[in-house]
Amino acid sequence: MLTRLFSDPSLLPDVQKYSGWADSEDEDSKTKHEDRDNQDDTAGSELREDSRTQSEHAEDDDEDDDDDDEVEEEEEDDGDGEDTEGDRPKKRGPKKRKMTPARVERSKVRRVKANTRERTRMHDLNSALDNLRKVVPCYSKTQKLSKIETLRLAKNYIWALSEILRSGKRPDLVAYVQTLCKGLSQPTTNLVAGCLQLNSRNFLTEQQCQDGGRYSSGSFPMHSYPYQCARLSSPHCPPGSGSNSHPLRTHGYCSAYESVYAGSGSPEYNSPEYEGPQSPCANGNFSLKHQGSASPEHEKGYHYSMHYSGLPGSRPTGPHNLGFGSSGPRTAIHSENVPPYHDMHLHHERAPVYDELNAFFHN
DNA sequence: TAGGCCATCTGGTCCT
DNA sequence: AGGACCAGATGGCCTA
Repeated sequence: MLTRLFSDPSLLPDVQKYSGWADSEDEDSKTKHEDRDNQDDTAGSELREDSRTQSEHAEDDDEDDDDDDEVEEEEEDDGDGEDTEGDRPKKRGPKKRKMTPARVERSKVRRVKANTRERTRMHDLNSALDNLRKVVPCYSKTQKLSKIETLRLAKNYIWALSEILRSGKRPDLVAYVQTLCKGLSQPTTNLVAGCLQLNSRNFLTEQQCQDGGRYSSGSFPMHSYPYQCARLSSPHCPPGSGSNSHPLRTHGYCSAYESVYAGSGSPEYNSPEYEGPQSPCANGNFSLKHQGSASPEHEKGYHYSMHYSGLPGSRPTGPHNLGFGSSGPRTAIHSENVPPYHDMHLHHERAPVYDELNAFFHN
């Protein structure tokens, strides 16, 4: 197969072009993609050519006029032509022409070209997605966000930033993190939490749920999240625990955060073993456009839940740390659920909006 | 082994 | 007419 590929000058440039299509990809991925490209340019398309449908063959017939002289048309169904109206209606549309070897060859070339274009298109799309991965609040080389998670996180991030700009207030840490993680899977939530130096273990515990503590008065309209906390139906977070007056409570935010976070700078957060009051739990999708939506995507995201702590991290503040630690308490990181720190990229070089955000949190 | 994620092929449709 | 875009199908890889 490879020999055919490299002997085919029309295919070779594509393979070379895409051997390094994504700069951000590691070598393993590159070779993987190379292999796939090589394979699909040869074996894949070759094999699948055999299963091409009749309609495509018919389509091929329409374009080639130079072969008309050799095979004008074939009346495969009613070749005799005189009694077709008796049994079945006469077929309309372009008459089918027999596939000559030349047509087959041209068809293959056209299909290969189309496949190449499609591959290019998808590579461009992936490239853009990689760029997006680099500008959302967390980025890990070893634990790359999936496409769908990247889009979800980006959407949440945009909305969070919009809320900050709209309100002009320093957002509540927990609300911010919750906003970022709306509808994200647990692994992604952990990744984001790790990137934001949060403690996923502390985000929600029985103690907190049972205490039914107070909510922080975050800047984000968390009441707009229509989905229930997954824990509400669990013994850890019984419905109706604590106050019901807060919109978060009404919609499934079932634990206290304010009790410890409101007193920003509480020393107890300095302990790595801190297991104190926790932050709200939330579940479901980000609601900006989701309300009333019944799309499969939303329903799929609906099953995700978010269980992690909105406790400020103790690492040096990067753009994604947002400086929470400066005004709030700090905590150590439990690392079992988060990727190694060195794998994560905090985007120091990123957009000025980060400076703005930092300014918010450092006020 | 099932499920998630991904890359690719493929045919249809729309646009330029 | 050719290319872009899209969605379905397929198969590979990885992980819990």
